[in-house]
Amino acid sequence: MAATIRDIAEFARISVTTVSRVLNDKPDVKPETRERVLAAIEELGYSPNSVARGLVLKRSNVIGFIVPDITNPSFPELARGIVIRAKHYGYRVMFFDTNHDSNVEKEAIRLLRSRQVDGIILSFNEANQEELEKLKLERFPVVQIYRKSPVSSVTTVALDNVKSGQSGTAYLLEHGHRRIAHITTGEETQSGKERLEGYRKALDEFGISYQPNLVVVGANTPESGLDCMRRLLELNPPPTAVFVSHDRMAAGAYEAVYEKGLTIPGDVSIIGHDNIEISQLLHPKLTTIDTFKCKLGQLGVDLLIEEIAADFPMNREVVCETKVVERDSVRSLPADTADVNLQAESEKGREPVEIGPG
Amino acid sequence: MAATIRDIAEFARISVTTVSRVLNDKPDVKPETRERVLAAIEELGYSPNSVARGLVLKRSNVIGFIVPDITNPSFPELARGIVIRAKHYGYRVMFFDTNHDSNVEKEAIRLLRSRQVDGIILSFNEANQEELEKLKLERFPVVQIYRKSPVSSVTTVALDNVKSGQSGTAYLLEHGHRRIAHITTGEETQSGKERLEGYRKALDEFGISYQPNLVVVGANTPESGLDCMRRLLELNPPPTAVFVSHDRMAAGAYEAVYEKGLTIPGDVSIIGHDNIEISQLLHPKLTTIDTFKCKLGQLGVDLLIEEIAADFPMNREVVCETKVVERDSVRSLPADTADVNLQAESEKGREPVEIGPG
DNA sequence: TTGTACGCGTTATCAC
DNA sequence: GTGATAACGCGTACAA
Repeated sequence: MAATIRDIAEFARISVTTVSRVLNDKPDVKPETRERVLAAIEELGYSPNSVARGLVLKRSNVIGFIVPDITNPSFPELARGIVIRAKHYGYRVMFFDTNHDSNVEKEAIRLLRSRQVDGIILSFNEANQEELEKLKLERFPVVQIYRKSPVSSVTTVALDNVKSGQSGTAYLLEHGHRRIAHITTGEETQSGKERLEGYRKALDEFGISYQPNLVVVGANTPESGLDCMRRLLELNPPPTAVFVSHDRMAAGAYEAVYEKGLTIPGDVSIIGHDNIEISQLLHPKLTTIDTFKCKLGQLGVDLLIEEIAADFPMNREVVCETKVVERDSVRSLPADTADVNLQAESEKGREPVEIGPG
Repeated sequence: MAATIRDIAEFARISVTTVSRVLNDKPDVKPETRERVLAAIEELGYSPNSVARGLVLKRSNVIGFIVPDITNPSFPELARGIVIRAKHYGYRVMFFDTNHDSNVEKEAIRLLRSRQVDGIILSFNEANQEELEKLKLERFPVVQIYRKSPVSSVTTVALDNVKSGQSGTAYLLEHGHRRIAHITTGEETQSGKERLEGYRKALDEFGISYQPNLVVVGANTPESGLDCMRRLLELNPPPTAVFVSHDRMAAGAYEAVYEKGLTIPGDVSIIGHDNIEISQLLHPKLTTIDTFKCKLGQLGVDLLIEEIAADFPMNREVVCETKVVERDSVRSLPADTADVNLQAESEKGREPVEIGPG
């Protein structure tokens, strides 16, 4: 049986109140008695029961964290950031992995709330945004992380996916590519949708007309990436470069290139998105876009803490920048095309010019 | 303010005792009043406070899970298994990522215990085994997962790494390889040490003498794998096959092979260990050994639940089998050598025969 | 500077 | 069948 505050009090021949005082570093306690209490604590190996404490304080110092898929390499990094930052604030993390099951998501919220967590960081897809609205209605502190919701307005920390998709595509354009394809998770996922939008924006900015047949839609798995890339390589002519919306798909895309006996970046350049570990392990190393997931997690906690303190939904929306990580999967196209590119770069406000593919 | 059991009692014009009864599906409550209580619960959106419940029951229905590195792809799968299984038993999971810092590990234990978790699943390295002993001494339910401790005897669920290393090496031997190198994390890590032992055992069984220069020690990172493989390729003659103790290192090893303009498995065959996602994304797909991490996690929870029920340390040790996953990174050596191999296979109890390298 | 007494939300005991 | 009431371990007015 673990020692309680009362045991300490008896052992130190003092009242529980005083023990509580030294426990919480409150003033008005004689150094001498403090010493005696500390000694008793040491002696009995006492550790305060934070459950009981939570009951009276109405604050558990625990936050919930719900992810749709912890085996997706982006989430562990998010988790790490969250755990680190939470600890910094004196918070612990209760963790749920829902495997994309929205019923499990609902269940997780219920369990978390009955465990009196002080707030929840989660990453829900659109299907379950109504749950967020409910929480918001009840003034329960939530922050949506990594995925921005188009319909809900709870506090969110997410990527600027449009800008990110734009910069990824621009990177290819700046390397002289003009026939640029896009492999995407499509309209189904918020990130895919937005990165696609960025892709189109970049083309537009460089005066390249959008060609629907250069955009193939799949799911965020290597298998799907393989499939999508196969389709692109059957095009005549095939694209000289591909912007892939997620690194896992890019990994599959590599396979399709090898399958055809082609090389990267010799025959086709590829840029990915997310900078997960595999991107450095592919051969050649994948040029991709870093999303600073660990920082994102930390930011999420910062916002949640604010949310908890504020005591009412702040509906903040923090958007994070991303950054191209140059590696070996993109090559510069020959000078003649590159010249056009340099020109384009210097004419930021120019009229759109039809350069056309090829 | 969330409704309490007392609010329900008042609303349903009944005592808290009765409300508690229907909440816990106890008998002795008239169907009619049960209905009324249920209605009140629905009406007020009541959800029981499991913290308060835990206080009186002395049971939180929460287990702790401490990992050294959640960004190591093995752990998310472990985590998934644990969360799934814990839920099955009505348990929640409180999560800590320590980033290999043993002080953080100690801290995590302290925090978890003060949060009154019912038990802890953790993966500590040898440096911190004394913490486990302490917990055991206090009869606190713990199970060590994924890493077996040579010094401690708390309940453990781990891999049979010796056997696994043996089968990985045997796989190469059975494919006709005789000059087989080993890249390992070395004596520092339990898994590395044991897999190395298995490597030696397999060689022994096939009557091949152990050559220290064919074993290179590194750390479980792609960079280190690259470095180790470089050293092996400088050997004269180089090995025809390499058993790499961890897939991440194998990924780095690939790089070293490509660097030299060699091919896998044409010039050198590679077999990894762990079957993490990258193994399927490498080119060619890496033949490796699956460790069934998700199941391991589930098993860990099963054991912890037993441990909690038993109320005293059971010191069980569950060892899990692994399985070779055949993919494309190992080739069979030409017939003349293969014959020796087949012969070796059929003579299980034969005398060791010096075949020698090359 | 220290101690008493109450309340946090729940379950268990025992009486009705 | 149902209802008071005492715990559980802690923090905190308020009194001393």
